[in-house]
Amino acid sequence: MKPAEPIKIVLVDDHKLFRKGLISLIEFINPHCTVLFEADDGLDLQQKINPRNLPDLVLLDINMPRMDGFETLQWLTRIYPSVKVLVVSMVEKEETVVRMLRLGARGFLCKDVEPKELGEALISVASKGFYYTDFITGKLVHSLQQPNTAETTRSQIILTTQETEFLKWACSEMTYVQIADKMCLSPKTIDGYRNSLFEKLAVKSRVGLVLYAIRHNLVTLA
Amino acid sequence: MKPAEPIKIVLVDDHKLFRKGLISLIEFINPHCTVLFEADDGLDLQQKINPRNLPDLVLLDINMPRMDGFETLQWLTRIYPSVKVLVVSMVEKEETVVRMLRLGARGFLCKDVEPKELGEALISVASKGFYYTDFITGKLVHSLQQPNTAETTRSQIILTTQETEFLKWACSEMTYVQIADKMCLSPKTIDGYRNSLFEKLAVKSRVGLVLYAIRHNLVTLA
DNA sequence: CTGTGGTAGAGGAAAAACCCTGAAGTGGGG
DNA sequence: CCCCACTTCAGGGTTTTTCCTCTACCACAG
Repeated sequence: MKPAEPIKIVLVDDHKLFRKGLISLIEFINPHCTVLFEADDGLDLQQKINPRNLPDLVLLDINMPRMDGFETLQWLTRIYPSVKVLVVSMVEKEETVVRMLRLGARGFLCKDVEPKELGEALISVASKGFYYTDFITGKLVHSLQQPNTAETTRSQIILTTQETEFLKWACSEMTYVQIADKMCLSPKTIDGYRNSLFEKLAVKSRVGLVLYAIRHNLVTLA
Repeated sequence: MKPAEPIKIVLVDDHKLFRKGLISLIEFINPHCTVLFEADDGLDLQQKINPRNLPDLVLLDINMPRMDGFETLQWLTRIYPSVKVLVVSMVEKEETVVRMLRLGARGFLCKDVEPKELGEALISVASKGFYYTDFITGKLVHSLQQPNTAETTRSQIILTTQETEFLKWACSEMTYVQIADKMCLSPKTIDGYRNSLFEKLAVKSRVGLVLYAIRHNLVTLA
């Protein structure tokens, strides 16, 4: 690294207190860094980013209102490919990690890592352009070895309009007969949709349907 | 305040990076504070807390594994009533805020407040013993004006250990017979818990149980 | 024109979920 | 000591869910 040029950083996270804390932490563990600005989410970043003073590094959260980490990363790599992105998130699902890496993330940090690791990641991304830990490579290797799980499997799963419609009703206390009534269909047809979903989603019961729908945000829980 | 005695603080949050950031921030905005220790969750706090060197103030998160903010606050107010608790959480649902205040929280901060407000809250709780913003009083007043919603209704609902245990298993694809097996009980006993829960939670089917459990964060969806 | 896939549905059977009533033991509070 | 709440469980019933095979129509691609 060249001590003459500080690492220019931008923070994107919807929790102000976390951002401020992170800034304070970064300045403490690595005074060589300078924070250009902060953003609440992807949209805010798009407005604040200055093409004539681009950051070296963006610390990006995933769960954000309006424009989330996935969209933001896609936009960044398309518009400003030179900007390196280090994902900082509390989720550590394999699927999420792998997806972010595919979209061009230079590293992935969980929100409960040691500050020391954050410092190392900053330096690594700024100098070498990436920061891949065993945690990340582990997830990657595993996802390559098991191309049948979530990521790959789910990309194949395509539900028809009727199936989706039924799935929503299934996440209620209605019986299948009542659902059939609501959808103006024979209970036997509902029977067919259910079996079709059981196979597609690899579940074995109605509870499985409900859990799947909720996990994949196919229904909105009030 | 007495400048001679620093405010002794303990942080309870499952995200290390957030904790470290918060510490760094606190030390910056108020050097008068000293952080005794940090804990990952309520259980960790129980182990680390020292009765001969109690903190003045605990900054407590709500969503935590193992032992969450509600349980932790209950335990703290029962065992160490002198310790003041300031809740720092990202949720800002009225029900949650009101519930924490009822359990004895001295204030409630959302994770996206300004650091300035954090500083004010620290001082206010340490000196006056509380920190109630318009945000909080607003929620309180509203909950008093509408005592018919969740809070009141749910405050009556008390589940036994077994019922809670069963409820968690019910949120899976296991049949009741399999659950009975897991819990080392007769299927008939499970039958009883189910009926008891149906009545307590005002639901009519297993799907209703699942929806209730998820809506009220009684189970953790992976 | 034939195969594939979505839609819609029937009959029948087995399994699971649901709903009663009743009851025995345990442990704490009045 | 009695009542109450929690836990445990049984018998015996109905309803719902689940599973299986099989038919039929329509549209669209090869």
